[in-house]
Amino acid sequence: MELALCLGDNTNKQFSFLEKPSKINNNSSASLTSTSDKDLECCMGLDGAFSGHRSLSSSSSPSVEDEKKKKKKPAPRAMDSDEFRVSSSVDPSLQLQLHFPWLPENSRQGGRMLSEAATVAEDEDEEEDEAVPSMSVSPPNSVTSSFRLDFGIKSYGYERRSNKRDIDDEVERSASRASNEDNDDENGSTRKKLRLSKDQSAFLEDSFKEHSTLNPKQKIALAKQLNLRPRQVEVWFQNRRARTKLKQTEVDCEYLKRCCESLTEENRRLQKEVKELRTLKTSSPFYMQLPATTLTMCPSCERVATSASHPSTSVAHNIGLSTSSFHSPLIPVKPQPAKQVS
DNA sequence: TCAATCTTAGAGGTTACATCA
DNA sequence: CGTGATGTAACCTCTAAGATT
Repeated sequence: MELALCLGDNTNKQFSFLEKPSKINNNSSASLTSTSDKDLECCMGLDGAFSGHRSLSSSSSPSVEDEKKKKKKPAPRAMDSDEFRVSSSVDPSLQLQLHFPWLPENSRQGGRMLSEAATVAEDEDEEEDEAVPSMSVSPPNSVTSSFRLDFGIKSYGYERRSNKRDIDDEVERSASRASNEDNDDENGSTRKKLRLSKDQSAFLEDSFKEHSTLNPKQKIALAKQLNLRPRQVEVWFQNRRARTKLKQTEVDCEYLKRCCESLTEENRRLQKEVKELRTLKTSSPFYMQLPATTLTMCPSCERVATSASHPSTSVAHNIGLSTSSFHSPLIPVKPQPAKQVS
């Protein structure tokens, strides 16, 4: 069961790209509206209509998701030779158009670098695997050469593997071997943590604003642009989505807390009022026969209220009082005109 | 047509490492 | 300089969805 939150106050949404569905299945959603705080509104969907995270991500990048749905391409076999040919048919209009602030102007070419990089990746489909090591910034005397020998993924003829991730892992290990210049990782068991540069982070951030998920093309293009491995880009996006969700959850939580406090306060007030009304009812039974026109002041807040504008009216109704029976005759009430309700 | 199986992507959680106060 | 807190890259496991057999 998923708990979906639809906050009435959208103005302080931190992540505009995380648009949540505005509608929740009416069958099983409850809407709580605080009468004391009109702009405070929570909607809680308790079914799968809004299926949580996936909806979050999909709504954040509809084009990508839609594209996925539209394409319905055959599931790529692990390193199937057709993989990149298939994905190369991606609509160019869907490619990222981003700026590369830290790169020289002549290499930006009007913010279309990533698109073009994707095109490059497309053109170099056959080199995709090799692109990973080739983007390594290892010095010439590094182990890149042996890495290339290791890097026989292409040459093992797209042999079917049980899992693409096996291949990715192998790529990563190989690339890691290639980029490890300090030779402190002979056995490959310790993970090497590489801090991304500010520029790299900034660019990934920009990309994330465009699309919170990446298709393989975009991933490869990004990796090429940033001299990172595709796996690194993928991990970064995964972590970034997780951070976004965490932040949004915190915001939602805070909001719900306020919502809860407000409702609790109102509940307390209404209960008090019910108690007073009950007392009133038992202590002064004869006031029930008074004409309605004389009963315009609420005993609890001492404000004149119309039957529709004050919550007490509904409470009075619920406990069996007519809406015109707020007052005992002991309470002096001036006849109309009634005071203006604020 | 339907069920079993395979493959993939993403979420959620965790670990390990880097940085900073 | 040692230490705890924090941020985050990298990893692992599980699941849903689509494709294939």
